[in-house]
Amino acid sequence: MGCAFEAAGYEKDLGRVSVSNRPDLCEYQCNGAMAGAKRYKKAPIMIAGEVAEKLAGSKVFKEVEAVAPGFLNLKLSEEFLFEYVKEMQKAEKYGIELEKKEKIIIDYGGPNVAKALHVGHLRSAVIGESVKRISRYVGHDITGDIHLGDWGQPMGLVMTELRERKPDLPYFDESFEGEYPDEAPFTVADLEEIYPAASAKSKVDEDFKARAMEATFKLQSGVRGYRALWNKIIDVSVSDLKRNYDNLNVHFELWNGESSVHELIPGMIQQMKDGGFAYLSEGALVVDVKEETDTKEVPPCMLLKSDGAAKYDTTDLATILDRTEKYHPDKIIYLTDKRQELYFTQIFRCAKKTGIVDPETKLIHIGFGTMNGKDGKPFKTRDGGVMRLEYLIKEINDEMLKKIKDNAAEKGYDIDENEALETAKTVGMAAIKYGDLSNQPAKDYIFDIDRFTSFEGDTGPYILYTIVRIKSILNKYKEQGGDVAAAQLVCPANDSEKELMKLLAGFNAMMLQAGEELAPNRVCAYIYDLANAFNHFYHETKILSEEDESRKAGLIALLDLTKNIFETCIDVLGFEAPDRM
RNA sequence: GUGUCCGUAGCUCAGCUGGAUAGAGCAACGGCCUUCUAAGCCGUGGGUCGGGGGUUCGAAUCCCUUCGGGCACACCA
Repeated sequence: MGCAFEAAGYEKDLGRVSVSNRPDLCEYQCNGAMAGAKRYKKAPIMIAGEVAEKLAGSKVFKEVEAVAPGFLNLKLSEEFLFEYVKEMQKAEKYGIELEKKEKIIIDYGGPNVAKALHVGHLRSAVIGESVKRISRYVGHDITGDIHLGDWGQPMGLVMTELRERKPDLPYFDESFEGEYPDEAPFTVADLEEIYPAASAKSKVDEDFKARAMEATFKLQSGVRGYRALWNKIIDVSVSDLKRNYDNLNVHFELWNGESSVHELIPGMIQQMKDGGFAYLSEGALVVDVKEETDTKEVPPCMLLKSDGAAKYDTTDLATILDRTEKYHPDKIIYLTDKRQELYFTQIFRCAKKTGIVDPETKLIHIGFGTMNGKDGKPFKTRDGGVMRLEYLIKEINDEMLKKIKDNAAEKGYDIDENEALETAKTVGMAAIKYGDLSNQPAKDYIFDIDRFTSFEGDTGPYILYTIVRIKSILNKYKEQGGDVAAAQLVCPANDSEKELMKLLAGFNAMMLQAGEELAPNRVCAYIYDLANAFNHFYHETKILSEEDESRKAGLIALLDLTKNIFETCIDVLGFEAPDRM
């Protein structure tokens, strides 16, 4: 369409095409003639007519019609569509072409050591992992970093509480010179109980709080016993975090944390002082990040508190410095709650202003909304506490298992207990992730277990069910001696087949857009459309009983491509489909 | 107070770089299983796109205003 506009003497960008919102009139529509009317001061219908004329005899379109006031109504040639999809199927990664490959660091997850993962950590992990996989799929070089919270006051609190409980541990004996024991003197469960207890105590007990601050200082300044104990905390906590994230099918390339950049802080601060950026304000060392065009107050970025201690601004900036020195990325993407938006504005401005990041590096904050309960308020357990992620997942899986068993009983299937458990986990994961990712990241959403685990409507289980149906047919075809890999596509013979092919043909454009917009919800919307188109086609078309062998093979090839595109999509969303359900 | 995001069917949400008759799902009602998974498909009903004003040939979409709600606003992360 762009070329047709160009050939008619107009700018190419006017040739943008969208799926028609009047399917009774056409398949695709182009409104460029109307947009061009203002630019060229010409009646839109004239422009549309000229463009339509250039498209006469086109191999791409079966029908091109210019309609008042200036719509271009398009119908695609089945032959062209078929050839296009055939090429796509043959090409590596369906022939996706990225304009410019970028080096990207994505910072997501962000758990604190010594604290249990709770529902608040879910979105960062799920959205971050998907954004990473989408970017990687379209061809970017992207690295995920978990950015652990492992260096601040919480560490001092935990160690102080430990000392209180087990004062005889060698870690607290400053004269101790031997080897510290291999075994950690606590379990994850202990840590998870110790931190909240210590935190509560520090709020009422001034003396305890002072000792905790001192412990933090000793850790940060490298006192041997405290470092050794801290390492134990990290070990125990990180292996538990790995297990939890593995269960979520979330995997980080880098397990760095605040502590990883500790040594860069003094130099960075010196650099900011030397550059004349940092100054003392009310006792704290700050960098101004106001800009003249601001319509609101933007407070300065705080490097050191008035007591001289570093805070999270400091470690985040040092992390930017570290990533710049090591990778010189084109982009750094952060995934956190949207409440931190102003904070990241400050950090990004400070990094740019002080030159610790390359000027051309894009710093992007994706702020996501809150996960709310059915009452529209932040998700809580029944007694009002913060829900652990493990329990939430278990609740979903139990619900899934029940449904799978009920269904098997109803249909009279035999189902193995282990297979049922595995399937429940697979489907449960899809329920959680699809439920989250199908919303726009920035919006709050309601986490409704009943809705997400439903097999009906716009849900993860419905998508999986559709894939399972396809797999089932392909398996039967193989059992009957058919060769799926050898099957050749054929030209679509009816509307439902054509509809399915059109959607498959739109896969690359959708994926590139999702990559551009960092929007997993685009992928969800696409597979939902694809599932609807497939189920409609499935209902109308007998496949295994088709007598014309070449047409049967053609349908099988179409199913195989549909399945592969589905699987590519759910893989970038971070879940997978079982063989049966 | 300042800033920011949101308000679309009973419920949960799409659509927002302006385009034709505002779309899905759930819930309700009615059809379709001797045939590849009916966890499916097909259909019916359901709307002052929060209100008002403006720009435009054309506004759910852009601008202004107003009401209602969420969130943020330097020594916590």
